Amino acid sequence: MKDIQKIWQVAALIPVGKVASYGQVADLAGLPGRARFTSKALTAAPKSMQLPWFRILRSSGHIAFPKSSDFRIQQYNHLIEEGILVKNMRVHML
DNA sequence: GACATGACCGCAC
DNA sequence: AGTGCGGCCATGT
Repeated sequence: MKDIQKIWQVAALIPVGKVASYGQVADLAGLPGRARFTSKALTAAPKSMQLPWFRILRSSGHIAFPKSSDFRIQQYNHLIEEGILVKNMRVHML
């Protein structure tokens, strides 16, 4: 099985209402120290897979996307719906 | 093949 | 709370 598929597999297991960090996902997938690969894997993941990409944050608990990014807003909204408290709430305020 | 880039991480200051 | 640095490595130029 390819590494990228391991990432997808692990990411898909994140339960509703919970989050994981990129490094954590990589770790569980048996790829320690390869957080960057997690981000690539998520980007490359087919939409049809419906991976909970929004449940993956930085180790700091912040959203990884830059300000003013549409994805950032989307991710924030998803997390709110699941009752997850995100650190960078400012996005929501505007 | 060298170099830059990125949805990252942890540590040091 | 920022910033910088070294580590990580797939991709693109």
